[in-house]
Amino acid sequence: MKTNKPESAQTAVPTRAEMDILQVLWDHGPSTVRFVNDTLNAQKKTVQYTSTLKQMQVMTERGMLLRDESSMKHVYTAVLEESSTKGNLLENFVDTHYQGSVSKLLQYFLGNKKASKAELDEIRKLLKDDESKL
Amino acid sequence: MKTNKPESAQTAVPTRAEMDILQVLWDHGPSTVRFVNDTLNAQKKTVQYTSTLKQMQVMTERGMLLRDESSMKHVYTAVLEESSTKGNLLENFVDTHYQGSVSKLLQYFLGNKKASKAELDEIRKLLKDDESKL
DNA sequence: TGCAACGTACGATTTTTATCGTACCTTTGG
DNA sequence: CCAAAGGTACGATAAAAATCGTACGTTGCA
Repeated sequence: MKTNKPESAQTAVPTRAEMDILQVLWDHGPSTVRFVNDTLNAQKKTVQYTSTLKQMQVMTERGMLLRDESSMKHVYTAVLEESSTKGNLLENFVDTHYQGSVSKLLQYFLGNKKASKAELDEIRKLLKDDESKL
Repeated sequence: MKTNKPESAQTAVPTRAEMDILQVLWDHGPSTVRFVNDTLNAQKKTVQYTSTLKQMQVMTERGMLLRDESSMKHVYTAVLEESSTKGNLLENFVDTHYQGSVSKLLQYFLGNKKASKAELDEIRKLLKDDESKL
């Protein structure tokens, strides 16, 4: 038998397709399937309506989305916040590939020399602000 | 028919299982399947010998690994460097989830308040060193 | 009123990734 | 010599993720 750990939506790492959908909901707030699907296609993420529908239905089953069924056009809402989800996503990514160290990740970024000056300045600013928060 | 885009190993993003194998090769240099499999299992990444073998064979077909067949115990070598692979991985990740901006990624990291002081110091040091490189 | 447009439900299927069993070859030690 | 240990080859299968077709209900408007 499969133990089938429930893995609360809180810690689950969304798949790629799920992230695409969540992003639309985060960007635009509670939306219908039609709106999400149109938005994805406008982003060149070509997909049929029923595919998006199915994804969102499954995500709802898993507790990742909430559905308002009061109207025929169901309205979906992301249960998880963008910040925490992306925080978890990052944590998972860093753990898996950079020994859990964001500074190591940054090393690869800096080493890749694709860092624009503007980006570096932005990073410095972030750290300065963070420092002053203490 | 499937157009089957070749997608050179240079830009392909390795899957999770592939990364596990590559990491062993990067950490220990050219290795046999036996060694890689033992190492994975020592890391609690439980997997059968033939599974690892199969993965490495497929990776070789795809040009991701090189195989020295001069001995019966084939010796595999990673074609891609760790730095460029992880650079690509990062770029892909950042593009997908953080609008291509590492500083945005860092925002989520800092916002998540899980950043240890040591880690922050390390990041500052990295930036300082990078600056002095100009 | 009736039909086209638009909704949901949901099983089936495809695609991708990962795992494994079995057949068979090579090496080695007694 | 030959059996056991340990290799590779490779098809089959499982598992996960993503996609889609079809059936059918609802709405609006000509």
